[in-house]
Amino acid sequence: MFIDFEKYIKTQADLTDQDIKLFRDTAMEKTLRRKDFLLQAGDVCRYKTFVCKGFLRSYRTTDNGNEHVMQFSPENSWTTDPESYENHTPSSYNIDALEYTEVIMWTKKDFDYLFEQLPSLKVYSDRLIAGNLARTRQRVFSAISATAEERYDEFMKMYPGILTRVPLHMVASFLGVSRETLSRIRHTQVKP
Amino acid sequence: MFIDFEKYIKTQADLTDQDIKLFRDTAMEKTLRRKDFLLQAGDVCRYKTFVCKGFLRSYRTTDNGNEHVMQFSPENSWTTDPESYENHTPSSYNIDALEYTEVIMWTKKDFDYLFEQLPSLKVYSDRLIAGNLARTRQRVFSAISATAEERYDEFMKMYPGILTRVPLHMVASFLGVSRETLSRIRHTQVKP
DNA sequence: TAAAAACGGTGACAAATGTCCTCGTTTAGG
DNA sequence: CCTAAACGAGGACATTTGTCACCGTTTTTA
Repeated sequence: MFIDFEKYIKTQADLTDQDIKLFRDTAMEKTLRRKDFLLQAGDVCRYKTFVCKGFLRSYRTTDNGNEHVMQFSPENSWTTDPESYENHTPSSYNIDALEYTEVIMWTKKDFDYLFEQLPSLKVYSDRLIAGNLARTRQRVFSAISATAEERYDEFMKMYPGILTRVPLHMVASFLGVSRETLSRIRHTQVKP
Repeated sequence: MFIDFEKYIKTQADLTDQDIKLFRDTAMEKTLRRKDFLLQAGDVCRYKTFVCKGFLRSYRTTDNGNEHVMQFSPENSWTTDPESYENHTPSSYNIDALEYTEVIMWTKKDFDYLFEQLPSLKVYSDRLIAGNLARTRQRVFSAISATAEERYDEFMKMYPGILTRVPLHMVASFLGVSRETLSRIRHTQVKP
C-alpha cells in the first residue's frame, strides 16, 4: 500500500530514500469497504489522507437532509477537510468510500514535522493548495455564470472517467442540479 | 498610504521596524479613480496588492459579455489573481475600482524575497490562503445547495456593509442571479 | 449645472429546473 | 444465486428564475 504512495510522491517532490523513510515511519494505513466512512460530520478531521487505491467522496448535508458532493478523490489524490484539520474544529463534511479503498493517513503533528524536515514537501503542498484554490474558484465561476448543461460539459472535460465510476445522481449533486435535470441534459445530448 | 499598510500588517504578523522597512523599500504605491483598472483580462497579474483605502472588484466576463463578480476587496484586504501571479499566465480576471482607491503593490520577485527574509510573513500568508480557500469552498456549497434567497441572506451576514457600497446588480452578479431576481427577493423581505 | 448614464423596481411572459411519481433494469450483498 | 436496494429514465406539473420592456429617480460627468 505504501509503495503506491512512494511511487507517486517521488514524481511530485524531490525526495531521497531517507526522506521516504520519514513518511513511512509516521504513515497509518487503512482500508475501507464501500460505504465506510473516513470522516463523519461533527468529528474533527485529524488526518491528511492519500488515496492509494479506490475512490472517496466528500459531501455535506443540508438541514433538510440533502447530500451535496464537494469532491471526488480517486487513487493518487489527497483528501482532508482543511478547515477542520488546521483548526481542530468539528467538520461539516462526510467522507466515505464509493468502492473498496486503501488510504494512508498522517496526523497534523506528524505531517507538520515532515514539513519541517522536508522543505520540498512544503513547496509541493503549497502547489497542491494553489491548484485546489484555482479549481474551486473556477467552480464558483461556473456556478454563477454557466447553465447546467455547460457545467456538465465542463465537468466531463475536467474529470473524464469519473462518470463511469460514480452514479449519476452524485454527479448531479456535485453540479448542483437535480438527478432528473442531469438525466434530461444527457438525453438531449445523445441525439446529435 | 504606506502607513495604512504598516498599521494593518503589524496586527497580523510579528514584525520589527526593520522588517517593515523591507516592505517599504519594495512597495509601489498607486491610486485609482473610479472605473480605473488594476488588472485587465489577458494581461499577466504581476503584483500582490493591498488595498489601503477604497474598494476594488474582481470579475470575469463570459463569451456573451456578462460580468460575474468573483470578489469584493475593501480597504485592509488583499487582491490578486493567484493563478496568473504564480504562473505568469494571462489572467481571466478584471480588477477595477468602484470608488477612489489607494493601493500598495509588490512584484512576485520582491514578495518572494520578503517571504525568504520574514518567516512570519509566510505563516501569515498561508493563513490568508487557507481562509480564502475555506470561504471559496463555502461559496461553492451555497451555490450548489441553497436557494437564491438563502445565498443572499448568507451574503448579508458574511459581508454586512458591502451592500451599502456597491450597486445591487453587482451583488446579484456575485450571487449568480439576475438583477431582477435579487430585486424581488429583497422586496418580499421588507414586508415582515 | 445640464445631459447622460446608472440605478432600482416591476409587470408580462418564456425558459429552466425542481418535485413527485411510476416503471423497468442493474447491482450489491447476504 | 436470489432478493432488496439502487439506479436511470421519463411524464406531468409546479416553482423558480431569466429575459425583455418600461419607468422614475439618483448619480455621474462633461
